Amino acid sequence: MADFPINALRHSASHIMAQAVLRLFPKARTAIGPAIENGFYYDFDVDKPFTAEELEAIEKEMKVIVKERYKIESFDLPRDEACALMKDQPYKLELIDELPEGEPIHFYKHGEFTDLCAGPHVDHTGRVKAFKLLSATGAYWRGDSNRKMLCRIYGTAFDNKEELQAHLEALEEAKKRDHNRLGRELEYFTTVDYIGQGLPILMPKGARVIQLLQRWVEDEEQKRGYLLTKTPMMAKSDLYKISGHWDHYRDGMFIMGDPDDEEAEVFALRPMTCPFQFQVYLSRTRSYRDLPMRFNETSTLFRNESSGEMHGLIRIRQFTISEGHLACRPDQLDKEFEGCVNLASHMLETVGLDEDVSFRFSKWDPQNREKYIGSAEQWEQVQVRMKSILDHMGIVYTEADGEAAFYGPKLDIQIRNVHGKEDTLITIQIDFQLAERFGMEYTDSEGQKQFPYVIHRTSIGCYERTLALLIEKYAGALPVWLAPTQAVVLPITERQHDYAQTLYQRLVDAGFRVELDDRNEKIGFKIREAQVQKVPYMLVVGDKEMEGGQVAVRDRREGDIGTMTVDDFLSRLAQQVESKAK
RNA sequence: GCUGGAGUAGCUCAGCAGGUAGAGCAGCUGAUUCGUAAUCAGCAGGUCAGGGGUUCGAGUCCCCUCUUCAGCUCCA
Repeated sequence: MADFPINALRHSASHIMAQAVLRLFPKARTAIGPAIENGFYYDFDVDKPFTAEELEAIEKEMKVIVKERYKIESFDLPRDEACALMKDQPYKLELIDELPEGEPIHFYKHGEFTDLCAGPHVDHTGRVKAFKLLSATGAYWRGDSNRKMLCRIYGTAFDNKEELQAHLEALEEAKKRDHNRLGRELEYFTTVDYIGQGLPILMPKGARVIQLLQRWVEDEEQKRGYLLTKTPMMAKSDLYKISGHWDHYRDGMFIMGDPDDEEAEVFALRPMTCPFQFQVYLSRTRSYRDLPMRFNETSTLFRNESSGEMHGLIRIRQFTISEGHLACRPDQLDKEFEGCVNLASHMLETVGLDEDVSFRFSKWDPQNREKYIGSAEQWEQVQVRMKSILDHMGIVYTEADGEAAFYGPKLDIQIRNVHGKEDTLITIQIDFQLAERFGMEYTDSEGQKQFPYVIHRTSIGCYERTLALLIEKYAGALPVWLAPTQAVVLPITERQHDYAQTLYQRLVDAGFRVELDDRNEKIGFKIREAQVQKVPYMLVVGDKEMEGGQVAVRDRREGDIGTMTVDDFLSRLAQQVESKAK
């Protein structure tokens, strides 16, 4: 039996799905249907979106087509014949129209179904044995929100039933790690409908973890020469007019006051810290000797994301980031940029997310000039500079056009959530324009005024998002140094309650986050609850332990690890916290 | 913002031919004092997301709003 790449199999599955849809819905118009990571989809233009029952019917029809074992054949046509063949398929005609002149146009055919397609495919429909349709959703034609919304069906296909089954089970497992579910269950955060979308309530556990992260990040930044600032959360529109936000980011801001009333004072909540933190630089004249200057701030920002975008703690309207801005001379740019990357890497390694990220070099889009400030020459120049820094550091990255900030290119550190959706966790940006806009200058060694480069960067990114990803990474069981509760004291009977209380107090006095469960429940019941709550250590105390001044220590992951003196346990805990062990 | 699901007790869910709401877990009270994943009994808990409408009567049908989930678009 011939071997086919999994993409060919999935692509063929998508064609078989289109064939089944056309059998059941002859009026449907087909758009595009590629293989994607872990599966495939096909977009259709139909009168009504597919229901769950219709999806089942389509899947059933697909099985019929698989059984019929149609040969999958390719052929080429000249443009006029291709158009004639696809005359009832307007989306295909649009695609044909965009293909380069003079080259043959490829088609694939099986049974009564023919599709415009570059391939590759498997040799016959009987190969597609293990597949499943997953969902039906809306998707814009050509990904353009101004164009028609089509109906997209997602599915997946594998070489065999076992792999398919394993994949479907993995999807179920992933759902259990979802921070949006676990984070609420474990009481890290909640939301309230009359507060509004994207405005989560961080509960004691969530707030504690974020506090721990913030203290650590601020201390680490201090060690690396950063100067902490605290700047206002809102400003008059005048500030944003200087920065360019008023023209380039107004839709994303929460504005207070009527912008159309010339007399009224108009304020806006800050969507970024840059124009505020720049004022520190601007407060006096600066010399080349002052540079580099590194400012950091634990900064709460407000962005008016559109209503469909919010997701748990990952995409919200008010959030707090480890924001920072560095002003430096051109000759310092490489070193400062590297310093930012190294700091971010250190943060990721320490929390254990370093294996899960990828780097993206986000560039401007020369075709979309109104999104950006500055000239094409400036953009090209700074992008070349940034690329050389990245290459020199040996960073492996992908390039993305049109993902730059409006003032400069970015190195984005991307991470995927448990559902595979990618978001930016950390960003390091080179800005060659805002200094000039704000009149940030320094006097160089020749006595000339110069504008510094500004690096905008985060070190661990947005705390809420980081918390979400940590919950997913560790399935709620955070490392000891970050765990909101590090140990729970479990007396077996009432006889040990006084001892348990003393033990609890000793741990609290030593600076640890401890709980005492002195309910008169069975020890097995109490251990189970602590397991569910993902507490790293359970300290069981019965008569034996009380008499010996000891604790029986149970590790959440490893089970019983022995009876030890309280001092031994304290030093064990201290060592783990100190080393930030995972 | 768009398309489609969903919203019943703190949580997971049942109730759907329209006839005034039910289970398990959690909570509380009492009993139990127990050695590693669920001790027993009792009690309490809901303007069925909010508002409007149809009806003698609405959790159930219709409309609007809010929230939430998946996907698309967006993410400076």
